[in-house]
Amino acid sequence: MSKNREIGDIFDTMADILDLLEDNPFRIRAYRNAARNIRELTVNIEDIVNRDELTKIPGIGKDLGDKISEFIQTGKINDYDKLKKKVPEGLVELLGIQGLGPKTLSKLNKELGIKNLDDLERALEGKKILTIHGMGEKKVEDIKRGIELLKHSGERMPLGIALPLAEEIIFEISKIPGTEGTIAAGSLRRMRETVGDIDILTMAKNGEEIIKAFTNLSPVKEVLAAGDTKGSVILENGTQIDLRVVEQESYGAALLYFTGSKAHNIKLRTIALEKGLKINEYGAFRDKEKIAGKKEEEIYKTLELPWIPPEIREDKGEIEAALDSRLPNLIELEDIRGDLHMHSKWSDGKVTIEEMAQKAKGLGYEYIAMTDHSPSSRIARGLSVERLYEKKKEVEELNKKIKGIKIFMGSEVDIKSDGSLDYPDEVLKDLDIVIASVHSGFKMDRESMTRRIVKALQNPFVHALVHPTGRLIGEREAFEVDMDEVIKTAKSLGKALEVNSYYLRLDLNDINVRKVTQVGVKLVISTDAHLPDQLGMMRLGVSTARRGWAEKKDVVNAMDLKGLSKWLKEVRKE
DNA sequence: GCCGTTTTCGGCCCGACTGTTTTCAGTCG
Repeated sequence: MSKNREIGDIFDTMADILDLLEDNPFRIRAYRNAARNIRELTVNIEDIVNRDELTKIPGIGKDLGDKISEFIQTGKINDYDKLKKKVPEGLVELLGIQGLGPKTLSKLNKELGIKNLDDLERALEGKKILTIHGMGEKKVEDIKRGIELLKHSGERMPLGIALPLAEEIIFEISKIPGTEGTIAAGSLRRMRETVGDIDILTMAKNGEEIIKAFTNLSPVKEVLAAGDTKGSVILENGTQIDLRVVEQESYGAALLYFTGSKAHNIKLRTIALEKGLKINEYGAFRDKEKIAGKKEEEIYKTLELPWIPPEIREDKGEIEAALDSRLPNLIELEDIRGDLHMHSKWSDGKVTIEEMAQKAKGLGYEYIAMTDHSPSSRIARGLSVERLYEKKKEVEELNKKIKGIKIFMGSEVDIKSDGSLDYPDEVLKDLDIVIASVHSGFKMDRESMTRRIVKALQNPFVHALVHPTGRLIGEREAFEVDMDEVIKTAKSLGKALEVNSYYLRLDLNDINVRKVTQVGVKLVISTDAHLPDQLGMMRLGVSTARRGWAEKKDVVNAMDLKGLSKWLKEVRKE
C-alpha cells in the first residue's frame, strides 16, 4: 500500500475517533479533507516530504504536515497512537453502519458500555436500549437494518456494472408520468471507477407521486426513505438508489449539487459567498432573489466560471483552471478512431478476427489492431511463432476482403520476469503493432518490477505498455512499480501508456492518467475486448482518461488512420 | 486544524428526511 493511502487512512480514522469524542467538527473536517487530498495526490508523499513542501498541499498546515513527516520518518504517528487508546477499537468500525452516527454511538458506549458489533447486536435485542434518550422502537429497527446492510453490501460497485444498471432504472423512471430529464448524478455522472450508490435526478411537479411510483418499481426490495422530493430504496441485488425530484426552475442547481463532488461544491459555495451570493440545490441567490437555477451553466456563470465537465469536478485544480480560462478540452468518445487492443479466437477471444472487425466498423472505427497473446500466456492460448505467422496471413487476406476498416497485425506480448519479451526481435519487427504487458510474477519487489518494465519499453519494437499496473478493481492490487520512472521512460522514447477500458481494469487509473498528461506522454485508450460487445467498454476508458484531464492530442488512437500509421513507424525509428 | 484583497483570529456549505421531539437533534449526502 502506498504511503499516500496509509496516511489518508490514518487521518480518516483519526477523524472518526475525534467524531466519537465529540471534538470540534471543523477540526474533524480538516482531518478528512487532508486525508482525501493526500490519497488523491499524483505524486508520492515521500517526495513531497523530501522537498519540504508538505504545506503546499491544500488542507495541510504545520500540524498535519509534522504528523506526515513523523510517519515517513518513524513509521508511526504518536498522536494517532494516543487517540486510539481513547476509544475501544471496535467502536470506530461501527460508524460504518448506516443510520448510526458518532453522537448515538458515543452515547451507547458511555451508557451501555457498548464496545463492538457483538455488544451492539446484543443490546439491540434487549429493552434497556430504549431507555436511552432519543432511542425508540423504530430507531432500533433502523440500526438493525443498517447492520444487515453493512454485512451484505460490502464493496463499492465497479462503474461498468453500475452504469448499465443505472440506465435501466432511469428508463423505468422516465416511464413514470410527469417526469422529464431523468439523469444519473453523483459519482456515476463523474464516472468514478467505483460507485457506492446510484443517484438519480428527475424533473417533475408532483414530487410526492413520483417518489411513490419510484418506491413501487419492481426491482425495489426495501424503502429507506420517501419524502416529497427525495426517495431512497434498496434493490433486490443490494444496490441503493436515491431519487431526487425537482422543479424545472431548479433543475440545473440540483444537478450541479447532486453531481458533486462534495469538495467541488464546497469550493463553489465558498466562491459564491465571497461574491455575496448563496448557492444551494434550488439555485443561486443574491439576498432573497434567485438569479440562476435552470441550468448548470447559469450557476457557473454567476461565479464567472465556464461550465466544468462532471468528470473533473473533484476540486483538484479544475476551479482554478476555469478561473484562468485554461480548462482542458477533454477527449470525447467520438474522438476515438480505432481500438488497438483486442483478442480473437486465435488466442482467448471468443470470435473470429472478421467478426471483431465488422463490429468495430459498425462503431465507425477506421482501424483496429488484433493483439492476441504470446506463447507464455498458456491459459490464454498464446500463439507460437508459427501460428503467429499463420494469423498474419489471415489478417492480410481480411484487409483485402473487408473495406472501410484497416486491421493492424499485432500482438500483446508478455513481458518476462527479466524484462525480455516473449517473441524475438526478428519476429516483433514483422508486426504492425506490439503492445507489451505483465501477466505473471506480480509479487516482484518495486525495483525489479520497475527495471523489468523499463527494459520492455526500451525494446525498439514495442509501441505501448498495456494495463500498466496490473490491478483488478476489487480483486487484485496494482503491483509495486515506480510509475514516475515508467512515465519518464515512455516520454523519452515517445511510447504510449494504455488506459485499459475493461471495467475491472481501468488501468491506468484516473490519478495515473493525470500524471501522464501533465508531462505530455501519449495515451492509448483500448478495450482489451474478447467479445464484439466488449468493444463498447471504450466509454469507460474514455471517461477514465477524462478524469485524468486527457485531451484529444494526448491520445494516439484519436488520430486518423494516416496519423496513426505514421506514429507506429516513428516510434520504431527513435 | 486550516486559511486569508474584510489576513494571524474568527470563520469554516447547506438542506432533506426521520424519529422522538413539543421545537429539534442526528444522520446523510
